[in-house]
Amino acid sequence: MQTPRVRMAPSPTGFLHIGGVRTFLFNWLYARGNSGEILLRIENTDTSREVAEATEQIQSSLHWLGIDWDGPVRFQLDTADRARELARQLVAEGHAYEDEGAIRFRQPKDGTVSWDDAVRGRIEFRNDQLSDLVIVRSDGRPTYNFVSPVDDVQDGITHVIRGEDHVSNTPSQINILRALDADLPVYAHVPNINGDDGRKLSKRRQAVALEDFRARGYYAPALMNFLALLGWSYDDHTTVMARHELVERFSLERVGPSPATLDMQKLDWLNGVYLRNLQPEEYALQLCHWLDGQQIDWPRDLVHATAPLVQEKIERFDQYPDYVRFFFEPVAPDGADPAVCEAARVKLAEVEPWAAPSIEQALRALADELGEKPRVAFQPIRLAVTGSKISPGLFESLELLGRDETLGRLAAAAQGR
RNA sequence: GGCCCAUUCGUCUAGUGGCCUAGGACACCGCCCUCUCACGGCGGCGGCACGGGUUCGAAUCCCGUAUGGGCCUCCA
Repeated sequence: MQTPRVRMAPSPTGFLHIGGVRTFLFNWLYARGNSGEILLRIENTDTSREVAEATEQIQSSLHWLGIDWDGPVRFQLDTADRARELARQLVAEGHAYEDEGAIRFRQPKDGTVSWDDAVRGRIEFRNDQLSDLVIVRSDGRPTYNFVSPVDDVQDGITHVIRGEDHVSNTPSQINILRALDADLPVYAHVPNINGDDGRKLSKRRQAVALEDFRARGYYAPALMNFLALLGWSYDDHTTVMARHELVERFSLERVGPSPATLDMQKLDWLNGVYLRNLQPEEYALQLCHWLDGQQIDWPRDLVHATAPLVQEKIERFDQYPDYVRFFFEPVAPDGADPAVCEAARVKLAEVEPWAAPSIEQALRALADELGEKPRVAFQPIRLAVTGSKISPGLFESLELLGRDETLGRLAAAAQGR
């Protein structure tokens, strides 16, 4: 078997769409899992729609997710001359003709064109239903439906793995390739991804750009794992798979034909699984990377210190700031029982050493003395110190906050301030 | 409208004629654990779109209907 070679072919018209990313991921998994090669080819045939920064953005997004490619980035426009030449050849051979300055491909008049799609099985079209499509515009620029198959041949692409919206283009591209006397690649049309409202993903209704997911604090390996499971499965029960496991296990045969819906709750859950499994140092590091990206400049040593307190609590990095804000900024202890706060202040003033175990011991003793359940007695303290009814572990939080700051906040709450 | 495609719990899916009384995961609900939240443990709810065939036997094969989607650009 020849070495598989695939390509990712985004058009530089904006930021990377999550659906496109999933398609690229399948390409990447296929290439990496089969000792193949994968190219990144920017489909910039339509210069009028090109967005200046898109090419850079696409590359950095892909890198962030953990998808790489072989060789330099290619541009479809670079092969325009070659495409024009082939178009002229087709005209000379009668496979194409001029029409108002453009060149149209002449479809076969009868018979059918079909292929065995690697994910959908056999698909067949009647040639008489295919229209003669423009392959070179009147201004001389070749069109996508012509350059794409031509480039695929030129680049030695063996497997064209792309979105199902290309199914209808495929018969024409096959006919063009046949007219050019070229070998056909294997086609694999992967299903679309819908939004969690069951409809087509819409920029208006949900996150669609890969960068949106990054900004929301998803961890790249978790997102990759999640995306891989949209339309593909390994077996009937395996969900959490590391990058190398996905690479080893992926196969086109197990890609399903029906469209999938993005389930953000499941993504959140999976992301939480990944975050909790991280080594503490790595967790803190990733957290800092996210904060960097968000331009939140809280002191990194404090961030590192707070990281272990939230690792089990949050499932996305964007939940971090609100969770630990009290470490970095003053709080407003609304509604904290003054009497309990004062008692706690007195009790904690004597704790030695100032560490979670002894703090816990003191506060449990305090609850006893107050004749309250710990859950009841601790709430005012939590409120006074963290400003919230929900917080990381109380004792660890107090330890990290320090005795002075803790006593100060309790005193303020005790005085109803 | 024409052509092509899809259809298993709310969601992602397992399932390729008998192993299916349809399995797992997320979500949801209940209980347990517990300093809040979360994690974790246990249990529960819930599905083969519909109608015809084929077959001893169908979620699995065929036909039709319905629903959803894609394409029908000198867009990609």
